[in-house]
Amino acid sequence: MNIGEIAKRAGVSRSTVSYTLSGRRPVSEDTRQKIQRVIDELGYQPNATARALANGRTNTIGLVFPPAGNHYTGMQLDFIGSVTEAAAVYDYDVLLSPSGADRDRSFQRLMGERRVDGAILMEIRLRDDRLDHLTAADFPAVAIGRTAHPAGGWWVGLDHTALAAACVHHLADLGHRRVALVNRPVQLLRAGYESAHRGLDGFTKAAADRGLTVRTYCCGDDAASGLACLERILHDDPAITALVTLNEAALGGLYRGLARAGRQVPHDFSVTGIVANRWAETVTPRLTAADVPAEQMGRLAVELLVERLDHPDAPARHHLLEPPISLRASTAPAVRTAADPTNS
Amino acid sequence: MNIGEIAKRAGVSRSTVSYTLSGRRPVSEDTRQKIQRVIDELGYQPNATARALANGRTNTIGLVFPPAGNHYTGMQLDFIGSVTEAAAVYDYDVLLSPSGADRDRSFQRLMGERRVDGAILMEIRLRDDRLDHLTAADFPAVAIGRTAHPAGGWWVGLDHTALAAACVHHLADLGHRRVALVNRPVQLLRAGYESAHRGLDGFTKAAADRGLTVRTYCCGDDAASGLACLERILHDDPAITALVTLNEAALGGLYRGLARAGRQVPHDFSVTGIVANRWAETVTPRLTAADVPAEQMGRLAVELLVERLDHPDAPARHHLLEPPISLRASTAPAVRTAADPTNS
DNA sequence: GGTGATCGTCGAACCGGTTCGGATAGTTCG
DNA sequence: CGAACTATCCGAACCGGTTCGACGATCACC
Repeated sequence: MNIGEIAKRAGVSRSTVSYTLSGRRPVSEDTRQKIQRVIDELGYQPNATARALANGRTNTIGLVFPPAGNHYTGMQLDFIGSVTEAAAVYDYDVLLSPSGADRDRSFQRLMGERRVDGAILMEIRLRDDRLDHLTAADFPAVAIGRTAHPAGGWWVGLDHTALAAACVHHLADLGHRRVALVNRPVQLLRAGYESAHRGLDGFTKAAADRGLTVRTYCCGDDAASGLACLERILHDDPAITALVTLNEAALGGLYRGLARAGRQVPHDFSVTGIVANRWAETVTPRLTAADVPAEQMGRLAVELLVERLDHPDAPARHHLLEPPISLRASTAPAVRTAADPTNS
Repeated sequence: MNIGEIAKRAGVSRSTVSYTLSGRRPVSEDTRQKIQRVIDELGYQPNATARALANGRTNTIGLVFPPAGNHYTGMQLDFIGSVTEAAAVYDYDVLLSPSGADRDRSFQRLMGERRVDGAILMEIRLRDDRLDHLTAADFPAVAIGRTAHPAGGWWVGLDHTALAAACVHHLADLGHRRVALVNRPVQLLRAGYESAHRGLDGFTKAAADRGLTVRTYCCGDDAASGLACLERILHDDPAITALVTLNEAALGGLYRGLARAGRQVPHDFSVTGIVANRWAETVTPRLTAADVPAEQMGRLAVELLVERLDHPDAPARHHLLEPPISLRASTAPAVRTAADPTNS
């Protein structure tokens, strides 16, 4: 049931059917109706693959996310959802990059075999060879995240430096003097993940500015690791009164560790960090945190990509977001305990 | 840079290049090397769209999930991840169905325009017209979930009836006599979502068997609704000592409501339900719950679909999973309070 | 009534692969 | 040395659309 079949039954040529469908050339009202009747009757729908081949565009965008670990974190999945919904608005489908062990394969698959018109990349690293490749090949792509040298690129990023600093200032304003940072897993930090690096930078600098005593930890992306990490924190320095987490997957474990150690949140221990709304709202007490506006970022990334696809010569654009800290219930003024002076 | 270009530079015909790539006909070692050199030199990769058109298969499967509400729940997103990873194993890409307002549009887009070879459907309803359409059209599809009459279909499902019943029995064994059910939102129940219906059935029947006093509630898919729902529960019957939740997104709110009401979990209130591992591990105390093995289900769905695609005449197969309840820390024997006899 | 513009439609080429039948050259055998 | 056979490769058709140039019919106009 192809366009030739429709043409035959309507007694016209294939091109006439095509023009009635696309409207790129005038067709008389009579033949239009005749053709439309046949189409409705047979329930004909043009083959997307053939159309893509002829047009040179697939109307599909690729969403590339190398598997950080074995499982997906909530944040990654939020991006997937928002990108998909935003793409639908512009009549694009979203193809998920198969996240096989070797990232090159899926990458080549999407780009090299021209399965997609453009790509959105997640989990950006400070030095990201994927982006280098794409830039070199002039392949339309937009990054969710930004490299060490983002100038001249297409991206939508979160100012992790400023957000982590804001968390530190928030805690310092509340009187906390000894603060821990719970970062993403050490493999990700080593691999150069931008959120881990910029978050660490912002935390460290702001803490230095405020004269805080800090310790930084890397922590696996799951609740059990969070629990272990918190035990290590309290073991290393029992006088610590607050923490900033960049790791939302560990959040539940951190809370559980605090409860197990007999520390009440926020009464005698404050917790904050950079955590998506959905997760921050779910824990008890609700987390005071800088939101990760995943929905907005996904939407903006799609808008940038569509603009780039529609106007291949458009100058590069980007969005750097710095959402405010949402004050909820997990931070409180530090209580001067006996432990602090004796331990410092 | 197409196959003709390669052929020209290698001094052979297009078909010879094609056969060297596919290996479907013997090619002499000399020409093979000659062609391969040109391919490596130019970094040629065959165009997937053209190949799909010629082959009649796109090597892509569609993942269809109508938007339950405005946002994605964790469970939906877990399925997406697991399906994608499993599909990659079989060399399939995954196309996310654009979840526009009218579900028919995205549906037609994927199936009618033959953008995908097959589909995996999520969020199944007891009477699901999408599945009816697909079955009628003999389109290869596998459902994650099962309809009211699943016989003869391709699906992988969770026995929500048995799981909810198991939760009830677990609570009854612990001595609880007054138990609440927190279900999915009322719109989903009305729409006939199978998990909501079967879970409710299993809960109700098991409670009747054990002679429990129960109340059932529908609850929005977010923490705030969970909080409100819990307040309603305690208001309606302060003597309730346990709840079963089918709604994992509300879990955090339920916990927060209990804390606010001064009920210690599990000491004077037990919580259990059907909740994915990842969420159950994240709350404090960790939730005793029937796991939703999203990873396994996604993998099984892909395996069934691939089998169906490879063997169009294979008899229908399915998997009905009934994972055990993971005993964690959120349930405990009921304490006979004074409230119970007075209020009953 | 002939000329030129306009409208509607057709045929053919093309997108970039795959696949089938046949042609050519080289080999084997009687 | 010719016939039969095999190993290789080529050319053309095809997948299902889109698009360009051209052609015939209709119409306005002088």
